[in-house]
Amino acid sequence: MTYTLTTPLYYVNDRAHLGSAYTTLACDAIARYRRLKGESVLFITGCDEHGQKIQRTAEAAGMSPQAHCDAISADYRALWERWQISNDRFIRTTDPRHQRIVEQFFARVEANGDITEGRQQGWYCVACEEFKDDPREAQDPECPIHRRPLEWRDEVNLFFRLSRYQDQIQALIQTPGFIAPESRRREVENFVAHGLRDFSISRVNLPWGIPVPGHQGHTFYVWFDALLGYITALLAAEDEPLLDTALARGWPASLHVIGKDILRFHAVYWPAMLLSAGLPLPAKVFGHGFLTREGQKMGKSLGNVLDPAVLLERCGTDAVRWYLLRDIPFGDDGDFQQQRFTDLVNNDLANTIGNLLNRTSSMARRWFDDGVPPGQDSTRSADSSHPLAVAATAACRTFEAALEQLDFRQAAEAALQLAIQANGYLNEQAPWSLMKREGTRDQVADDLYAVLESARIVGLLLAPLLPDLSSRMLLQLGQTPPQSLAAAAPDQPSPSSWVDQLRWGGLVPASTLPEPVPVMARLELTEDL
RNA sequence: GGCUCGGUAGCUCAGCUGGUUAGAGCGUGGGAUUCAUAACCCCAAGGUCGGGAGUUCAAGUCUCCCCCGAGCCA
Repeated sequence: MTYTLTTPLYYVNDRAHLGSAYTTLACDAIARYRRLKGESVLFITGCDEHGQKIQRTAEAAGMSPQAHCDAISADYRALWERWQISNDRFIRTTDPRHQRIVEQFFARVEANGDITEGRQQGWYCVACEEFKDDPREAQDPECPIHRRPLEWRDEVNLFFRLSRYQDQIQALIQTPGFIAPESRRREVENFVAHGLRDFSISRVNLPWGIPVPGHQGHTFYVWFDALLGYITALLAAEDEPLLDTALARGWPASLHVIGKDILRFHAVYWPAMLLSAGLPLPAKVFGHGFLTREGQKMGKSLGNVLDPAVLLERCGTDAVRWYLLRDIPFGDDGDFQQQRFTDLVNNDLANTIGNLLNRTSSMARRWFDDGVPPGQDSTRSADSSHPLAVAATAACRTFEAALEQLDFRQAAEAALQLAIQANGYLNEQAPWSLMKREGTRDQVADDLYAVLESARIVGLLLAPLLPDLSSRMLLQLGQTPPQSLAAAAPDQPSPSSWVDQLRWGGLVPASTLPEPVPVMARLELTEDL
């Protein structure tokens, strides 16, 4: 059973912003975690490239829509690569294979009697790509979101008979766990309770879209086409673009991670489309919150957008991942504050975790021949009752339970807590004092072994959240990172799985410890990002 | 305008079905220490729990009204 998870397919109207990076990083952590647990994972991201808005943006830039999409989607792809995102697929809705999938899907929906023709008359916002039901006044109505004039449309469109699925959708959103976080469910419930209305799935006179088969002049409405991208993305490189082939690769999705603003599309329209085509439904839709910056909405007009590429370049992947995952409750809105960002990164990663490894490794090397000290058998055994062994076991348990709930904060906190406990233990035992006395060498060996072991486990726990720092820590301990690269062969079970490695006692006494180099540099940001 | 979620120490947040002196981390101040990345460890100050009214022996925790923020629907 494959664990399929998706980011939204990002709209290529503009370049990637921090919000997309946030979503993608979170998904990456989930994907890495599930792979480490030994599950087969299909992590999907990509770009949504059709629609009038794209067409106009491209025109305004003096480009063809295709050239525009090529450029922006290449940006996305490159950005995720630099962020070390471990996605298995990158789908573009302009991929010719996507058209084939959409056609087949549409055929099923149409065969099921869910496509009707209807006249759509009203004010349209191109930025929203939506009809606005009831603009206040007829004179120069504008979109309340975009503050742009609405355009009058009067066209015959194809409609999807959403209304037929009222009961099924209502039941679906009652299913515990389908909409997450729980607090978002009510909003969707109310929307559905007002009665689902059929919605148009085609546009006329819009060349930049996928033609609707058998309906001259119609192209698919962007959302209809975009959502299906999740299915096209399932196709492996060598697969024929057949719907059934794609589905067999990993449908239904286990998780769609999206921003809270597009919950309705994913929790209502999308499941209804799938029901109509007779396909199974995704297990969970998670709507996370938005990021502000220093308390303000980020936007071009305010000139305060935080470019994820710049952020990465200046601060590194570990720092940003840590801040976003550790400090912002996944699901709630969050605020990016530079001071807090550097404080947290320096405190948690450099001072607490990095320095723990550095000081311990340094002592071990000095007094135990550049290697892991020979702790006593009882200290090294997997069922050791050493206080740090107990703490480590508890940390692992909390960590896993938290990630199962997509609670990155709690997971990060669990790893951090172990490092804090190890630092505290070190200060209590004060091996540097013990070493000045006679006959304490065994005690010191035990103490250092236990602290090094704790550091190893912290490093392992961080693997899904901060893959880079994790490997640096493990290398510093003379260990091999659990999976050296994201795309490890899925069918090949690694000799020692992550879960096995998490057991206490993995460090081999007398094995060599490399010369310690700080694994995490402090951030010294002299100017604003 | 309607709906949903949130408003708890300077900052980010915990506070389950109402019940002793409202908690944690960061930041700030002080102490201790030297193995370490001016790091680690310990201690302290800091809150009329957005505002108002009500229910109750008892409310951050329930009810109503208002204010602020975010999202959805208009």
